[in-house]
Amino acid sequence: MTRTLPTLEDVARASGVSTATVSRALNAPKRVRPETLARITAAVEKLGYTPHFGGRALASNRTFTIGAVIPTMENAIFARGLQALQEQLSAHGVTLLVATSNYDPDEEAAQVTALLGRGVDGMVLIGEARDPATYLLLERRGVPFVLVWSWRPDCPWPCVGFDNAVAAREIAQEVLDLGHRDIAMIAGITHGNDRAAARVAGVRQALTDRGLTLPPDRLIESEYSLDAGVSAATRLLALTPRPSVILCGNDVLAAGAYSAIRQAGLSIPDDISVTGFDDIDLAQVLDPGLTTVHVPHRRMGETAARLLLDLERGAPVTRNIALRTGIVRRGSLAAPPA
Amino acid sequence: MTRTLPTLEDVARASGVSTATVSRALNAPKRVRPETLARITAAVEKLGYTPHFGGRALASNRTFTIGAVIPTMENAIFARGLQALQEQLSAHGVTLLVATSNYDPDEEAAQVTALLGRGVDGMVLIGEARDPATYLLLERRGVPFVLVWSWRPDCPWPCVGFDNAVAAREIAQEVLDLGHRDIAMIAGITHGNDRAAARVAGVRQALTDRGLTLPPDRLIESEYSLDAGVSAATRLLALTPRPSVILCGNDVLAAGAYSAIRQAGLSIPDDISVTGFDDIDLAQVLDPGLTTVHVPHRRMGETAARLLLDLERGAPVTRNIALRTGIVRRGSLAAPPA
DNA sequence: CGGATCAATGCAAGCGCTTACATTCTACCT
DNA sequence: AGGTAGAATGTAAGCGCTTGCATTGATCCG
Repeated sequence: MTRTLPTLEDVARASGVSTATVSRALNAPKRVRPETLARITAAVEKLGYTPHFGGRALASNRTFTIGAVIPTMENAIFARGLQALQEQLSAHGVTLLVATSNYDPDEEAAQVTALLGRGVDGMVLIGEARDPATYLLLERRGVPFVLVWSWRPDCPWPCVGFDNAVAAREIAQEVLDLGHRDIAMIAGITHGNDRAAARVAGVRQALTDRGLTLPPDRLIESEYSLDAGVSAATRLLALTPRPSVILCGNDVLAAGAYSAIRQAGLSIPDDISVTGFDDIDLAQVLDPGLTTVHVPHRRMGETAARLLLDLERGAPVTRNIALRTGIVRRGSLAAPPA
Repeated sequence: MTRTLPTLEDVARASGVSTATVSRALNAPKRVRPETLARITAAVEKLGYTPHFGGRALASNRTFTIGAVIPTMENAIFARGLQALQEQLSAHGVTLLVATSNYDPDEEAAQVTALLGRGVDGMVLIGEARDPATYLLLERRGVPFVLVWSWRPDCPWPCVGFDNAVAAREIAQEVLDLGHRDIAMIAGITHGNDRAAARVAGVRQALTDRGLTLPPDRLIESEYSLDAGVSAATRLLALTPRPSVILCGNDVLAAGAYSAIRQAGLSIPDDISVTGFDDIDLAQVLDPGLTTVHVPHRRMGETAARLLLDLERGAPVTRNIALRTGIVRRGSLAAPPA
C-alpha cells in the first residue's frame, strides 16, 4: 500500500548528480547550471518527487509555516481576514496553520504552545491582551509574530489593526449628534478581549465628552453570538425609559438585536435605532440595512502577511500599522422618536 | 536570539536514561516504569522541552496532521463544519491543516498535492466531483481520506454527508404542494460541484414528477455570494410571468434574493416566496425568517473526524455515512399570490 | 537454586534533507 | 601554456526523533 516515496537520493541517481545538487536545484535554481537543472527537473517530474516535509524541517530548521490563533472560525470577520492572510502567504510558498481559542485566554496560550511545537516560523495573534508569559515564550523562541485587529500608537509589538476605541467613539458621536440620549450598549465579553473593552471605552468617552454616562443597566456584556444578542437586546428593551438606540459590539449582536426588536413589535429606526461594528455581509442584508463601522478585514490580513514575511527575513519594517475604519450609513440609525 | 531548544537528548541526560526511554515515556507511557516516567516528566517540565515536529515526522513517518481542502472559509457553512472537525481532531492530538480552493477544481488539485507534500496523515475533501487523477494520487500515497457534504448510496469512497438531490427534491415538493407553478431557481455553479448539480437535479426531479419543467431562463447559476445572488434575483424578477417563488442553492443566495426583492418593492412571501439551503444563522435573522433545508454541519464535521481517525488506525468502519436533513419552515414560503 | 519468562531499558541505525567545506571545471588572462 | 578566480558540483556530517533488536534485571516455577 504505502509504496515508499521517491527521495532526493532517487532523483539524484536518476539525473546523475549528487543529492546536494538536487537540493540546490530545488532551493536555489540559479546556483546550478541550466542544463543540469533541466536534467534534474525532468527527473523530478518523472519520479513524481515531492520533498519530504519532515526531512526538510529537520535539516533546515524551518517549516515554511506560519500559525494563527483566532477566537473562532464561525465569525465571518475572522474568516475573511484569514482568507486574505492565507492567500498572501500561499503566494510566498508559506502555509497557514489555524488554531482557535474560543475567546478563552488559557486556550489561546495552549494553542500558541502547540503551534510553536510544530515549529511555525511565525505567528499571527488577535489583539494585544494576553498573558505576558505568552509574549515571553514567543520572544525566547525568537519566533516573529504580529498582532492584528488591535492597534495603538505605542504598542510594543508589531501590529496591524485599527484603534477600536476611536472607531467606537466616532460612531457613538454620530449617534449623539442625532439627538439620542437614552443610549444602551451590547458589548462583547471584555475580559481578555482588548477590542471589546476598547469599544466600550470609546463609547464611554463619547458620552463623557457630552456630560453623559452609560449606566450599568444599559451596558450588557454578551458572548458574540446571535442568541446571546437576542437575549441581551430583550433585556434592554424592557428598561424604563426604553433606550432610543442600541450600540452593538459587533454586527452579529446587532442582528440579534434586530430579532429581539422585531419580536417586541417595534420598528427600526422609527422606534429604536441600532448600530453594529465590523461591516460583514450580514449588515447589508438586514432590513433596514445596518449602520455600522467598516473594518478593512481583507486588507488587515494581507498587510499582516506582508509584515510577517518581512519580519522573518529580517527586512527593515514599519512595525506598527494603523488602518482606517469608517462609518457605513444604512437605515438602522435615525433620530430618536419624538 | 534563537537560543537552541532542548532536545530529547537533553531530557535523557537530565533524567539519567537513554533517549529511547524518553521517547517511549512520551509516546507510550505504560511501557516505562512509573518512577522512571516521573523522573522524565520532571525533566521535561524543567527544561521546557517540546518534541521537535520535523524530527518526529522524519523518524516516524507520521505528522499527526490531517488536511482539509474547502472551497472557502468565507461561507459560514464550511466554517462551522471545520470548527467541529477541528475540535474533534484536537481531542485526539491531531492538527488540522486547512487549504482553500475557491471552488476551482484545478486549485483544489494543487492544494491536495501541497498538503500531501506536507505529509498529512489523512485528508478531508468536500464533495465527490473531482479529477480522477486526484483520487489516484491519494490512493497511491495510501493516504486515507473522507468526502463530506456529499453522499450517495454507492459512493466508492468513504463519505459522510447527505443526499443533496433528495433534500432539494423535498423542499421543491413542499413548494409545489403549496400550489406554486411559476418556479425559478438560483443555483450555485454546477461545474465541478456535485452538490450544486445535485440540488438542481433534485428540483428538476420534483418538477418532472408533476409534469412540469424548469425553463432555461428560470434557472440561473451563480457564484455563491451575496452580490451575485442580488443580481441573479433581479434578473428573475424581470421575467414574465414573474416567478411566484425563487428556490436558492444556498442561504447566502437567498439573502441576496431578499435584497433584490426588497429593492423591487415586493414583499416576501405575499408577492413572492423564497427558499434557501443550509440553514446558517443568517436564515433566522432575515425578515421574514428563511424557509430552508437544515444541514447538520457540526455533526458532519464530527463524524468525518471520527471516521478518518478510525480509517487511519485501520479500524473496521462504516465507510458511507448518511446524515438526515430536514426542512425548517419560517416565514419566507407561502402559497402563491392569487 | 537454575533456568525460563517477561518487563524495562539501552544501543544504534536510520528517516530525507541541508549545508559547510572540499574538490573539480571552466573560462580567461598573461 | 601555465595560472587563477569563480562557478559548479560533490562529500559527508549532522538535524531530533523512533524503533528493532540486544541486554539487563525481576519474578516465578519446578
